[in-house]
Amino acid sequence: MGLTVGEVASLASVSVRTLHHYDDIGLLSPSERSEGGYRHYGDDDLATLQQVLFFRELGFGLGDIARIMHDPSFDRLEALRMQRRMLKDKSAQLGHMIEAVEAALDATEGGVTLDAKDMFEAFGDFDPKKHEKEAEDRWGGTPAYAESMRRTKRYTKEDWTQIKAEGEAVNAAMAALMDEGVPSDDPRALDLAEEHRLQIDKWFYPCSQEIHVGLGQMYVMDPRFAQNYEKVRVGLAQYMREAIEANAERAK
Amino acid sequence: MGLTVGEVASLASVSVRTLHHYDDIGLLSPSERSEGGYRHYGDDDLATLQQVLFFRELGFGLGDIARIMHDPSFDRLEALRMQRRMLKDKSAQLGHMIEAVEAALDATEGGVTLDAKDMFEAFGDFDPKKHEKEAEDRWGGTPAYAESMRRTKRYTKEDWTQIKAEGEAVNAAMAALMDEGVPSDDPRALDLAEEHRLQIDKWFYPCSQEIHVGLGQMYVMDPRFAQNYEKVRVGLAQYMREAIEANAERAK
DNA sequence: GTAGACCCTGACGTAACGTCAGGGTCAAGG
DNA sequence: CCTTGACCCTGACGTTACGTCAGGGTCTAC
Repeated sequence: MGLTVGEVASLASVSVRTLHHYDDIGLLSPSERSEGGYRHYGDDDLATLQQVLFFRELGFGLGDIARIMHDPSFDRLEALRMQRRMLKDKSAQLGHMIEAVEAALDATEGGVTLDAKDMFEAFGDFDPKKHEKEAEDRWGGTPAYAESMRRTKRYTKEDWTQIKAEGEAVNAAMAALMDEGVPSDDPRALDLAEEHRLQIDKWFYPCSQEIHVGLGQMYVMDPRFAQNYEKVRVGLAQYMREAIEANAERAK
Repeated sequence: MGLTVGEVASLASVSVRTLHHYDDIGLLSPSERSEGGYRHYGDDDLATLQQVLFFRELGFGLGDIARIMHDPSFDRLEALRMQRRMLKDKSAQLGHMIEAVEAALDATEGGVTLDAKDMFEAFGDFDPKKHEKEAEDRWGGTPAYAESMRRTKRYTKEDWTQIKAEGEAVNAAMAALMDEGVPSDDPRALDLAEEHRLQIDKWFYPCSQEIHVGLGQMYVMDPRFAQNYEKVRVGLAQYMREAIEANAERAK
């Protein structure tokens, strides 16, 4: 089961090449491959594709879309709500543009020349400009965000899968310690915390111990991040935070 | 008088580079240059830019836009009416997309997976696909149209100015003969008609005598083309047609 | 009359695919 | 069981619509 590229392509009115491209850049890699190497898209993949297409319609670059959707704090519901708002805005903007066309029609028919400023009003406040900041506020906005943006821009499909694998490895190891009843200030937990820090440092932005501690606090306080750990093991976010703080203390 | 690139850019919310680009490809060359070489955009240029931006918003490629607007039969009023229709269609499509987002929201909140077909309906019938044909019917649609498309695709700014110059030269010469009272079957008129045919042959598509005669008829019957000649001299369209027919007869 | 803001023309870079080329895969039918 | 036509794969280069310098003139305001 699962649809082939061609089927998905005609379903979503995109080209096969587009799906290949999205796979190449790691934006949408089908969850399955046949033994012959054929891509097979499942329901989840289709849902992801739909998201991508909404963002694309709104003028987001593929790189931005990838960054938003790969973000550990990405939330589908919230994204959909934002997309709804932005699509409505765009609809309103289109309305203005229609008015502008009608004004131009009236003016041309009447032989009048209308004010230059009015002619281009509708082209002004475009979606990306207006909402990019919102997306940033919501999904980024930290001081190190710019650096992270810059680096992740070039990441390939393989990079993303490795990032995911490395992250999950640490999470699993940390959860295992929790299961064993190992306290969060145990050296083994601290080592894992350090590894976690180095991963961020390596993949996203220079992550000092201070920043790492800040991150740890956010893991507990911000439900978007917390969920990412809580879904592995209840209480893991808090455990991580403690391990991170102990590790920072040890490093002094 | 006339605005500089920077002024137009901020007015229309496009980059300076975009205006340079449009100039390079001959899509929008400002009607004036300062002695220092500065571009100066007048009211007509702004109106053209607005047209271009409407077409662009509708998903037309710059090459297509150039071809539409350089067409001798291009009519601003009609273009505006078409744009209005297309913008309204796009608005409706956006409405469907909003519905799709809301459906996705409901499904996600309710934990349901919805039908794959419904998910992508809104992405289907896109403007360019749907209306490209209309534009073709209206502005092209002749048998030789494809060839014309293919060739004009690569034309640069210089090409277009030369095409325009050559065309106007023939028109002016033809009008001069008319003014002198020279009959339309005079050899001089036939020579000009032949030159006219060769110009089309050279720049747009292989133009046989038969096709040329057909064109001549259209110049009289189709007001879009007729206007292009009538504005040079009243009666020129008819005069051209006669000269073209006589020339075709002579060539036999 | 000179500084700072703005403009010019190349020329190379980039994003998001389009478009082959060369070669496997797969389900239906003989 | 094997073939055949429709479909898929991975490179790799092409295209569109600009972005982004670099190196150098222009213009106006103090």
